[in-house]
Amino acid sequence: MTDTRAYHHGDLRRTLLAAALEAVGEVGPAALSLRDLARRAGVSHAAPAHHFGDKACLLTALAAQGFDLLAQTLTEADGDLLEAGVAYVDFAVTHRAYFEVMFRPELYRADDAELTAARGRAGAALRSGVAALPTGGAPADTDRDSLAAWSIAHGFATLWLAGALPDRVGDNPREAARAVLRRLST
Amino acid sequence: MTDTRAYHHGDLRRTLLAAALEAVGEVGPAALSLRDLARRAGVSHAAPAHHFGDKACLLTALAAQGFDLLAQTLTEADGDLLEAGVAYVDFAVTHRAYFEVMFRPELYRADDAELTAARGRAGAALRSGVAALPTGGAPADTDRDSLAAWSIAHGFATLWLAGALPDRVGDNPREAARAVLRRLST
DNA sequence: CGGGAAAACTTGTCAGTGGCAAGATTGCGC
DNA sequence: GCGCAATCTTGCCACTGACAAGTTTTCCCG
Repeated sequence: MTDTRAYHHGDLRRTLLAAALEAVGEVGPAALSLRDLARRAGVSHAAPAHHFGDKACLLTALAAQGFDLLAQTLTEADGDLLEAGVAYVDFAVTHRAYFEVMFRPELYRADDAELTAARGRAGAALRSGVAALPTGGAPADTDRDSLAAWSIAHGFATLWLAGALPDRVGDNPREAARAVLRRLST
Repeated sequence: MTDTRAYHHGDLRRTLLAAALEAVGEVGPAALSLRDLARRAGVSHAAPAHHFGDKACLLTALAAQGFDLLAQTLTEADGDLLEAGVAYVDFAVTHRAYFEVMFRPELYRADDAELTAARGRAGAALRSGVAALPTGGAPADTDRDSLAAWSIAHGFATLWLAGALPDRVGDNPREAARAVLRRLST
């Protein structure tokens, strides 16, 4: 289809991002090599720099994509905080490459406009889930509650990805996360 | 004192670890350069390899030190789960370099004997803090509770370090952590 | 239709890095 | 004091990111 044009690949930017996602999944975001991406895409070693200028800028684009995907995921679980938390953990596990880039701001340009916008959307989705929570009569403290919910979901996801959790937790992230997250809503 | 011996530095291993801790604090664990460590220590570029064989092995030693330090910190707050959580977050912030290495197992040898031992000690300290918690009549589920406590403290610490938390959280990690962690013991 | 400018990509190069091999130096035990 | 092992150095290779300059293609404007 679009493979015999040596020049003007046509979709190189997208191709490189896909290759980057794959490579991050294999070797982690820090060990990502632009030259490896170029090889995967079948272009010269300097082609990535033309589209992204920089390794950090490429990871910025990847992180922005990730935050958008996360925002979408969280929005779908809207209204049910527990399910939103489970969805957060599930996102981290199934989209590990995205997740690992997103929370490693030293690797990208955290002040990029598109990125901050996408991150804002994800944050809003999270907060709206918490605000919708029934307070059971007690005065709501959405700020604190959303921080707590975010922290426990993020912590569990991070520990899961790091392989730091003991074996007894099992191998089903959604189930394990649900049990732990329920602890917040006792 | 110990600077004019060109050969047989005498304490090079320790010196390199200290330099590594400093360098990780400056550029992060992934961007650590063995050659930079060698320059900081005033030795040749291959000297680190002799003591650690490998970059990963050097980071393994650093991580093991970190887990030991964390175990010690948690033990001191024994009996008070909330304070243990605060201490966990405080450890992450004040010993950021250690913390960042410890939970990036792809950078070191996670199966190293000394490391797993140190990690075990830290985990035991955490669990003992949870087990000592008064249950208020309800049946205790130490497994789940310690996972939840660890998750929320770890998540808050990680988000804090990533600079992902909103500005309104303030700049006092202990105070902010205490407010969030209290949410678990309502 | 055609010509020039811009976009897309390549080639070449440079400094920096990790890891290995081989050599130099030192201290320690016998 | 002598050999030997531990410690450290020098030299090298493949790889990487970034930059500069050149080449090819597309596209737009006349």
